[in-house]
Amino acid sequence: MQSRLASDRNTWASAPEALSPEVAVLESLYLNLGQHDALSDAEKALLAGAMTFERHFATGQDIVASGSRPTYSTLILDGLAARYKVLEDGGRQFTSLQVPGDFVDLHAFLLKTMDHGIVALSPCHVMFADHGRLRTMTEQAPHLTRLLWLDTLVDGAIHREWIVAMGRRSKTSHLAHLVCELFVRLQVVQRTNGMSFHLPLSQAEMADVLGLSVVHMNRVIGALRKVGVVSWANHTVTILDWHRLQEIAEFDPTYLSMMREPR
Amino acid sequence: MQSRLASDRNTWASAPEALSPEVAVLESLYLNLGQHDALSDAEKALLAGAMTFERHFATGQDIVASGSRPTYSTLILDGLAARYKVLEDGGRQFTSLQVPGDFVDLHAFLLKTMDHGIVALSPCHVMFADHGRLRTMTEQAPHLTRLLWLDTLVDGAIHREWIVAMGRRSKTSHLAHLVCELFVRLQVVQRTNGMSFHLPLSQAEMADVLGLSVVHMNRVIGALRKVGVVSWANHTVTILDWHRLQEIAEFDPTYLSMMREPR
DNA sequence: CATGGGCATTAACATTTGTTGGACCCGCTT
DNA sequence: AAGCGGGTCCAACAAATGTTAATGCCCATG
Repeated sequence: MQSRLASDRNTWASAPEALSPEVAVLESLYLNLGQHDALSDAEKALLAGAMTFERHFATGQDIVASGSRPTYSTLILDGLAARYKVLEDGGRQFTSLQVPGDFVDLHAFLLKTMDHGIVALSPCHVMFADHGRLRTMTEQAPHLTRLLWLDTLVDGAIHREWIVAMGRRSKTSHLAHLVCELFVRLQVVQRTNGMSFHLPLSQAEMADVLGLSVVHMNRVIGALRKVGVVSWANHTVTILDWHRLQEIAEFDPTYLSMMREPR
Repeated sequence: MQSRLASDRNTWASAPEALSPEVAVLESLYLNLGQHDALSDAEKALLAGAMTFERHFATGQDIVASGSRPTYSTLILDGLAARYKVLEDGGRQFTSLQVPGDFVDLHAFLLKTMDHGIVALSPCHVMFADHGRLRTMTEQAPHLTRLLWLDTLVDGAIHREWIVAMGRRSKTSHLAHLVCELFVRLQVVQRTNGMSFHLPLSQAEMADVLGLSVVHMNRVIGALRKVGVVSWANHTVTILDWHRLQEIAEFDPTYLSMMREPR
């Protein structure tokens, strides 16, 4: 039971069942954080209390600029976004994909300076969490703080999995792994449709995920199609053979920490 | 000013100048955490209070096993270690290198299950921090908690830089970047000697860092030597031309968050 | 309806990276 | 001294990946 509540700031804290309607937009966040450990209504209210205004971003727009020092962290309510770095030769590398319920830059709360940019890969509906209020949260809600910390740790675990994929998997296996990961992550926040999900990236953008040329990205997608484990058209990915896809990817979801247990 | 101290548990809290002698082994940790923000003596004492026993590991020994659920996190007092994953075909990929002052598995405090192993790359002297005491710390020392959280965030920032290097840098640039990063990180914990540092990895192990074959790893090291920016022999790397090395690597240390500021 | 741009796809060719096999060196053991 | 094992380094060839250029499709727009 969480006792340290900033109830003076959050009128909902004492009556969680009366969560105001606009808070429903945070459902994805609750699903995301709640997958790892129980999330009390009081904690949900605290999270809601840290939120400030919403905003929409168009596809291709920068949500956070590299080099900036944001005073808030950005939660994706809907849409797909990505962290990226650009090199001097113009090459771009995505370092993560962010789905609804993800904070795209929670790390900026403590890292302070953004060393990379964040771009909307589809129309994005986001909401900003004020760093001052997050700080208060760390002073008064230790369990919730641990859950937010955990959220950034899962980020790190995903990064490690990407490093392994880039370093030691075949490109086909890498892509298969990414499809598995995205499917599972989207499923948690209820953005899958049967065995399908919407993936708005062009092949050029996918190439910036896997670190390939566009031409080779096309080859690799073709290879995965040819094996018959996925269909991929109109920005919709459908997994035709989950078992075999997982085999090709050597996908083990342990790193996503989807087990609900005390943290 | 930090007020929530577990002074009942840590007798040093009220007399920080009387830190017991064996605590000097934690100097690297203090240097590491203290580079990001001021670390009070009381906080140092709290950290010391979370520590339990020490242990030595021989080169090649597993410090933490993949799949395990440790109840403590491991701090490197001396030596070099690495996180790694092994694929079915036997391929190994290191996902990070850990230097003195690093917690190799602080993330296990909340992630619970290790999804990768940690191996000693040189004789390692380590010390274990009890998860129960870390948890207490999160309840009572918010600022210190944020610093530990920050430590894992820097981990993540390093991961992202590795992803960029693997995806979009030439192999020579990737290696140059790694040398820059290691030099800077080792300098923080005073493990450099002028422009040199000790790097006990064989070329086969380096290949598992960059995700290359041993033969190509040898070529890439040769290339960097040929340009004349580093000398590399007897497990000692000497940077001959820092400026040019940094240029080749496009190295920007921002991601290491070495600026001391309120967190 | 014509047109131009973005995207997916393919072919041909260039470059990078992996594989195999072996030479050489060094420290250690027998 | 001989032999062994690990490590570095190199050559020759094979495979993966990048580059350049071209084609066709779809769709928004004039």
